[in-house]
Amino acid sequence: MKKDKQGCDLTTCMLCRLCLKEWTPAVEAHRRNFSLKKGEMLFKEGDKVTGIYFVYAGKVKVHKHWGKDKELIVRFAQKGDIVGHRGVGQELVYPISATALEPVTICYVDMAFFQSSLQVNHTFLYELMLFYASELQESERHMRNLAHMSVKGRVANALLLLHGKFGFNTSGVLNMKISRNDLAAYTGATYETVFRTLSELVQDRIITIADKEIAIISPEKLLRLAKEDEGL
Amino acid sequence: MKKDKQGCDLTTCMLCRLCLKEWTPAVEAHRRNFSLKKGEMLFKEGDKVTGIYFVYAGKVKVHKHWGKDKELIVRFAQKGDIVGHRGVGQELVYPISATALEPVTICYVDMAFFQSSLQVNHTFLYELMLFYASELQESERHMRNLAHMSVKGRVANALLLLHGKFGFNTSGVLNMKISRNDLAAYTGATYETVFRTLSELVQDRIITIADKEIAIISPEKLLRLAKEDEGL
DNA sequence: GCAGTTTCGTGATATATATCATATAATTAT
DNA sequence: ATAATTATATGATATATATCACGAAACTGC
Repeated sequence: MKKDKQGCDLTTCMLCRLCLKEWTPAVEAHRRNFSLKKGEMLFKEGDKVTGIYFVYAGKVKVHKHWGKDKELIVRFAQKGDIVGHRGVGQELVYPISATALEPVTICYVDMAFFQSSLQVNHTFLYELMLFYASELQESERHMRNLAHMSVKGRVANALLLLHGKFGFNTSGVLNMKISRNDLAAYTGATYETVFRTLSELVQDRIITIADKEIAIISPEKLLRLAKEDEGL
Repeated sequence: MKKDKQGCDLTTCMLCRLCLKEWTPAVEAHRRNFSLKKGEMLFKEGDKVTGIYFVYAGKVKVHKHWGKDKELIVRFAQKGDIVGHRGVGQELVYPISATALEPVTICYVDMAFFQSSLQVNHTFLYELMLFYASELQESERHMRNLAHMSVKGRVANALLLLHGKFGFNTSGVLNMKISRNDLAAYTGATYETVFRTLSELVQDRIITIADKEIAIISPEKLLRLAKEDEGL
């Protein structure tokens, strides 16, 4: 985690976008900018909560540990996304870890300043509340999928999510290079099972994999897979 | 769902507890009270969102459907708890259902009034945001457990949660009569598997079951089961 | 540039859990 | 009260998925 001399543009994250203009100088004075290399951790499950992070560039995974070497990825974050808000509240430690998936730059504000911003700006607080609400919905959908969906359906869902969240180029190549291991951690299955499932999808001409990049040929078929697995 | 003539005491739920005293008459004018019989639904996944519910008496399960006859229970609610807040936001339909587990009385306010209360009362909004944050944490812990824990560990966790949330009498009998089916829906396993797991726990003298009521003899052993299943 | 570590790829095997089947007891509805 | 539904109880069987095992390729640090 290296400190950046160059700061953010004060327009990217939620804190800045919703900021009262009188409050902007305060934000400018309090935000800290950092760079992380691929694989570096922003913070780790169990660390004392010190503040809130916003992704300014690059991609980050938010994950929960399991035993020594297993994990479950609960969310991916990219430019503009807030990270570490799960630490808000009376809890003193982060319930999750956050790790850079590629070179990342971060905006950070300490918790006291974040709290002040919430006190001073009703709209910001309201929007944050809505954001939590939608994350909760998302989390519970994901949870149901883990409980009742087959790995194939979960992989289909995961690919669709990446497709929607990070986008893709004209040939359908996902705008995100995700390792099989991370895909496994996101779907809550083992590496081997996910690998085999991906192979099936390739055989069925639903996706292609070249040079580790995944391309989605038929989002419709993926959607159908996911839907039929919902037993509806 | 039968309308009650007798209203609530205006002190039980979050809306009332955090209410500005000038706002209380408005709450009194807007809240509606209902009674439900066991098994009746407050609302169903996919219903149009109309307002927010508070449990005034009795217990409620909040659940997500799966296929035709499967479900996953995401939360239990009791006196004072808010229900339906998952409908807040731009979404127009509830992402979950809520069903009375026993005779229940409810306080209800329509969404417009709820929103006004949030606008008028910064503290209320802040507390609601914190509540969402803690629910999100809880949801993600539950999610990880579903992904990586054995059924035995999940049952142990579920029993501990019921133990903590609803309490127990001097002989350890849970202050909640939960059906095997609901326990299965909460742990994300089938009825049969949960049944067998409970039998094991009875054999190991960790719990007893008499007259469908579950008593926890050794919360410590349950905790140990849950912990060792975390692979730590 | 080479050693070391991580990711990738694939088969064989084990096992936890779901599914199916069926009987009885207990509620709930008529 | 009696029928009908729903919850309980248990065994037999099937299967999806994890686990183990191993080699190759591809990064990464020094």
